Amino acid sequence: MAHEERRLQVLRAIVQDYVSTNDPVGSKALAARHDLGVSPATIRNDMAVLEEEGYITQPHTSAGRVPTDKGYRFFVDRLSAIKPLSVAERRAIERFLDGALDLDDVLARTVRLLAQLTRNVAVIQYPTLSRSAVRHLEVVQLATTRLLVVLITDTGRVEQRVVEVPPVVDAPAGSDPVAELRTLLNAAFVGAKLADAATKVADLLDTAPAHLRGLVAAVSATLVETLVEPGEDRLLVGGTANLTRGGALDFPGTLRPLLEALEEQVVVLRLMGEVAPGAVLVSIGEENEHQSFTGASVVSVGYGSAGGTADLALGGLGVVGPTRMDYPGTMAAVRAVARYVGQLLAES
Amino acid sequence: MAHEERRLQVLRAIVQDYVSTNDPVGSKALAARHDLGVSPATIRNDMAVLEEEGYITQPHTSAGRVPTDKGYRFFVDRLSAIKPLSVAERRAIERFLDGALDLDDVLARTVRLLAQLTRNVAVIQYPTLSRSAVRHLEVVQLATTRLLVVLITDTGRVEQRVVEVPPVVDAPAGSDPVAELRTLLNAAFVGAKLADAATKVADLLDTAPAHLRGLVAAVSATLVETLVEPGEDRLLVGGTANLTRGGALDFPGTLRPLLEALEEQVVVLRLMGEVAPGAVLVSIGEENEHQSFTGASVVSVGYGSAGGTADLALGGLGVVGPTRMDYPGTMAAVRAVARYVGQLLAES
DNA sequence: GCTGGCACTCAGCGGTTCGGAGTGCCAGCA
DNA sequence: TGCTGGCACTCCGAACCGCTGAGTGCCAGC
Repeated sequence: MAHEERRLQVLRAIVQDYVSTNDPVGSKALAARHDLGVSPATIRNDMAVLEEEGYITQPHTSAGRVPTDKGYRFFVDRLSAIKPLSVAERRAIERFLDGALDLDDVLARTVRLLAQLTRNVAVIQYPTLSRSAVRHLEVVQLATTRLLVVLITDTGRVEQRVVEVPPVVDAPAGSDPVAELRTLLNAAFVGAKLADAATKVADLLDTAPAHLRGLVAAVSATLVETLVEPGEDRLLVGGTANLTRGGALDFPGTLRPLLEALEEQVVVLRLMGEVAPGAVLVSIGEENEHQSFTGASVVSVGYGSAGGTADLALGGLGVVGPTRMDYPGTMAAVRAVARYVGQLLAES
Repeated sequence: MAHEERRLQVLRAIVQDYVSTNDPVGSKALAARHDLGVSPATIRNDMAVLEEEGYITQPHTSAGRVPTDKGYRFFVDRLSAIKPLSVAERRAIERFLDGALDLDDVLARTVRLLAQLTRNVAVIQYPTLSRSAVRHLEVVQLATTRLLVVLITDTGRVEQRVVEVPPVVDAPAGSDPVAELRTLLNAAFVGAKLADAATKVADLLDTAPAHLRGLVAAVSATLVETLVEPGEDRLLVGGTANLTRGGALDFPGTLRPLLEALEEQVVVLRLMGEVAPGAVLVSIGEENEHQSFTGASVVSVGYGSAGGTADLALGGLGVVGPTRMDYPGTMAAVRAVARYVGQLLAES
């Protein structure tokens, strides 16, 4: 139906204008800026219908219209295409990320880059441990009953944990329990996915020499507990200063809860858990179940497919900003950066 | 002189009242809340002198007085004593920090604790590498010309770097260059302060077998470059949400530059470089040479004396807040937490 | 040298006015 | 049937006004 069609054009125009001007948009301004081929009066009728249906709303009588969360949702799903990045932006991505050797370095640069590109808060999750494989395990003795275990994954992530261990008894003379433990652990775990680690522990306990059982048990327990649990995932946050753009206009309450939530990480991590590579996920305003993110939108995507399985990401990255956000541009930036990061990590 | 004495009492009272109420304080209110034994009129005369001397100022005619940076400075230096923490606070510190095994864990908890105690932004520096000693070096091969070097210090800090190395030539058959390199590096560096590392490299290069020279050179270069330089120090920041306390009242410009600076880290790190254990350092408003910290104060102190030398800290920690800050309380909290962290690190 | 009294200043607050942007509705036209 | 111009209406926001109250500086007297 032709009417239907035009109404959606009107909705799209409203979203675009409101995002770029931050002022409620009226029928006259719309007619002037967009070639809709009809008069303001007609647009007003369409607006009345859109408001009826809940896509837009008026801050007060005799003001222009503002998109609702539902309006943004429709815009993102049906009215916009992810717009390709400019050449300059593509080049910026390469320039920014090339030359990073270290995983830490890659992630830190990524988060800065993304914050800069989108002028919002950027977040990136460390590659999930549970989907990584062990590359090496190192054991260093700190004290007689205290070991430092360092885990290095195939993604280049390095994690350390201190483990309290029982004292070694019955060690054969001249043996070096720590060195033996190291050999044992590496033999058992190197190359294995961390998700499978728990199942290997039982085997290992059976086959380990008696005098090492205590050590193996303590270390394995810590590894399984603290490294495989999703709660142990870490997040890097950058560009929080961008929250203050536009004064108190965006984020009507205050940005305090948002800052707290970003520091707490857990809310964002939960979101990141659902994310797949290639499929950009947008979560708008009230759709975020957590209160502190009401009023904010999150655009996220997975990066790096874990060994070719297309539906599992190594981790997620994304952008947090006001609902009044340039969705097509942000989605493009997020997707492009994720793709590039995925490549980088695949190389190393 | 008795007048002099009373004027300072007035200044102290002004600072205390202003900090607790956030309103410019007038002569009448002062006379009412503090037992100064003189009438408001007399206080007014004292205030006029204090204003003349630059310790206080009026936001506008016919408003109360507000301390200037100079006023706060005098207050901190001469009019206040660090006030002892309450029992509850002491207990909170212990409860919060006990049970942390890991260095990362200790620092993360500390920063949260300090932010909570002072209701401001807390920062803590990782133990400076240059003053730490090497506990262990681990080398893992990532690719034929790419090694991952993991450094573990006596403070429990773990740092990793990827090193591009030249291909090994002339290796004796059956030898394992990486293992040999590991042995060599550990023999040379373990127990040595990182600050002395540079001097050891030359020796090592001379004595190393010919086929390992290339590896040793590349790895040593990276170690010296990236680990000893002060720029490589890292900072943990927490409680940024506290910046929004008091709305836009504190931080008159906006808090954007402050957030940026905290993320950038370098400004804060420079401050932390000057810090000694035990001696709480307060930097007030305009005293901070960096623009973004004008309007903010930093209270910092060193933690952990590096092996008994009283004037060198392992690192610094501190609090960033508005100039309108409870200095005695903050100084007490900062000092107490630093002391506790120092103890914790000394144990491990 | 302190004090009470007094005239003065000025931010903040509530009330009022006014212009402009935007709306909804309606009658007329294709 | 659907679009359009016209019109009356609403209401926010800026500007203006006067008032009040807190606070000051100054001065004469104790």
